[in-house]
Amino acid sequence: MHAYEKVRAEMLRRITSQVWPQGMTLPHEEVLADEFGVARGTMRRAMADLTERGLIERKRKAGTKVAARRAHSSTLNIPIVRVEITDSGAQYSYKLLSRVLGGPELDATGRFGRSKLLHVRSIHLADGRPYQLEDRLISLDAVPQADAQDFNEISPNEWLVEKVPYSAVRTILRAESADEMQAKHLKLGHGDPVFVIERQTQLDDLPVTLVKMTHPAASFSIATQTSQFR
Amino acid sequence: MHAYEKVRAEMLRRITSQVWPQGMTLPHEEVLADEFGVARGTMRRAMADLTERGLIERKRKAGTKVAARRAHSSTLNIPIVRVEITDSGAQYSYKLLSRVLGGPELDATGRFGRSKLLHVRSIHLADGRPYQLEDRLISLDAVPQADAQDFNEISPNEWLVEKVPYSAVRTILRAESADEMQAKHLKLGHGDPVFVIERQTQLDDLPVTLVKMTHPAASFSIATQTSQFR
DNA sequence: AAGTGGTCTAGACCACCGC
DNA sequence: CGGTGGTCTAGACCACTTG
Repeated sequence: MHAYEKVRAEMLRRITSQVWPQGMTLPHEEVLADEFGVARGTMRRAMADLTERGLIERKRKAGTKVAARRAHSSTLNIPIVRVEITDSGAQYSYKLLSRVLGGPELDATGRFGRSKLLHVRSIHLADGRPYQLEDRLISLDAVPQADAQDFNEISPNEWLVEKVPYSAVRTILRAESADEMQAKHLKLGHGDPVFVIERQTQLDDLPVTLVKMTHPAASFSIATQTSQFR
Repeated sequence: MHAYEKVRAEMLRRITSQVWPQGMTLPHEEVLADEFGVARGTMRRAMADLTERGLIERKRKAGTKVAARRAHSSTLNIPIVRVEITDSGAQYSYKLLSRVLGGPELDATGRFGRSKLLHVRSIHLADGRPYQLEDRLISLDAVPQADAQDFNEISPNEWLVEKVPYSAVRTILRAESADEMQAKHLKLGHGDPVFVIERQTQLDDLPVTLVKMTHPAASFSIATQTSQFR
């Protein structure tokens, strides 16, 4: 165990055991570095980790305080759907439903400006059962190569993640009841609950793709695990 | 803009523009530090950021490679429900539904061992409309003080987040259709979709609390925004 | 204005792990 | 074994922010 890990662990202990209660101002970096017998740089490394996890808050001149807990945060990981399925041990398959070149009329949200769009709908199956319905708009301004891709063999999800760089991602998670089309392709009853992930990807303010991924609620959930520095 | 930010930005540019394509092995730290005219430590700071975001992968002896994109990851932030509501500009209110001291029969999952449990059900409202149904088990082994708290004025959510330390959190997100009790308290029709967040908190292998938070799907979603280093 | 955290450097040494 | 990334130090200087 490295020095910064020992320091971090001891600081964490003092915080969770409330030896350092919420809101308390900690001694200065240098004082603590001295107490733990490490260099200031090592001390800072430990404190940087704690800052990142939201356990302490640091401000110049004001000092370092034990943070007030106001939220739980964790890392959400959404893998390529093929990987997600094969990792679970199931057989992956994919089917293209439609591929339509379109104009602004598809752009319900207006987020793509005047770009020509490719509208691709497809379905991902696990052991032959519907797993995810993928409904995607691709900006041909941002991704002209998509025009030459028929998406019969490779899904837009996988193709884009591998080929196209992005600089920002916005993700929305929500529950819905299946509309007629969703119900049909996911083999659900009309009105059954579905879990929807919507994601918009940008490359420097240029919208790249907008995707709506719909899962049957009964067989889908997302888990995150946060353990404090193991 | 600091030196490490400039270096990081330039490296990011080379990766997204595929000057450094996926899978490529980068020059050594020292060589790059030299090229960018910074100390090795500064170079490492930039590369550490890129590693953390999953853009490069580093291994001793093997070197540094541009990572293959296999997932989108982002940070999920779940605030205290009161804060969530007031931040949206709505009026927050809270009502305790039931508070039952119980034994193992409540422990459907067996995750709490033989601990005595407190079972608290409550509802959080935004502008008088049902926002979240909170159904919670609290381990009195881990949190004996909960026995003395009646939860009439303060919700278990807020009380626990503020008072009780934890070391690990497991979160599950999913969609469901409302059962009878959920529908009644959330003023939904039977079978309407709901968004469920389930969270279990531990303090060093000792289970602290297990909570199921249920939201009407129509008025709830979770958003995350990841921009690559602004 | 001054105290605090933040950045940067130059260099030594460590430890994992692929060749 | 040796090359790579990883840790640690000691010290200088910077810049934000609040009392």
